[in-house]
Amino acid sequence: MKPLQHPAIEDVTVEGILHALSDPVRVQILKEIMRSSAPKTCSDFLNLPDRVVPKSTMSQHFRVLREAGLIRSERKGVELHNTPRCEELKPRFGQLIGAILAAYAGEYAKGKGD
Amino acid sequence: MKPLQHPAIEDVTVEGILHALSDPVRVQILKEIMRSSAPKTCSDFLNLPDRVVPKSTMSQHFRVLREAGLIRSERKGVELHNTPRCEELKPRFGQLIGAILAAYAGEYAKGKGD
DNA sequence: ACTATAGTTCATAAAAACGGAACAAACGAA
DNA sequence: TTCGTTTGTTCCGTTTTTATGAACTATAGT
Repeated sequence: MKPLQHPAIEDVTVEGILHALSDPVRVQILKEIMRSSAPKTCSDFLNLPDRVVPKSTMSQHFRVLREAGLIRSERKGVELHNTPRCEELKPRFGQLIGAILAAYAGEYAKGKGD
Repeated sequence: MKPLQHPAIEDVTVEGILHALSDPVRVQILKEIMRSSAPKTCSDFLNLPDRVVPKSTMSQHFRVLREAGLIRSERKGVELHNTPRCEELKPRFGQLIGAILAAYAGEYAKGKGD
């Protein structure tokens, strides 16, 4: 099978990160992957609190996050175990990801509910 | 003529900001608008250091920045004077914009030149 | 009114995203 | 091995978004 490939840290771009995180579904995914102690799978997100996402679409969202360098996906049996790469990214991008997630959290707090 | 309209701060979204700043041309525009003491116009950016951008395209880039809430455009005679809204955004979004611009600056420093 | 300049809008083409259907990979059970 | 099941990817047609030249609008100066 095709080995999943992840960009090296030096190939990760701010542009790619911002594009990846300019989609609310991908933000939800990343937040949950960061929050959870156990690795999360693609299928864990097909039924979001506010919408249902087709699995082909979800697969694409994971690909975008992976290619942006935000998550790492490892095959474990029939599923993919996804974990955050935020710690790896921190030396290069500092507070970027934290600031983005904090801003989203603040936005929700101001009026859109949670 | 059509009065340019700008979103109220409470209508600005993180999603919109990230989308606007996931394009390198728009980042260059915002950085220069923030750096400059004098207001900048659309036409100031048609010949960027690394590429030429058609004015219809540039007009769209300004529209995206304006609708994202990142800049304010005021007509002065025949031209538009654009100024940053970052200070207005700060109470709502904190370090978000600063972190994004810092990350871009750091990325350039690492290898792509300036 | 005429000309020049700054931006916008329109029309169309190119690119990207969405999502259903078919496919592929890994596993367990017979 | 061969089924059957589960997970995720790929293919492909549709929809949406973006890019850009051409035409147009707005403002100012002469």
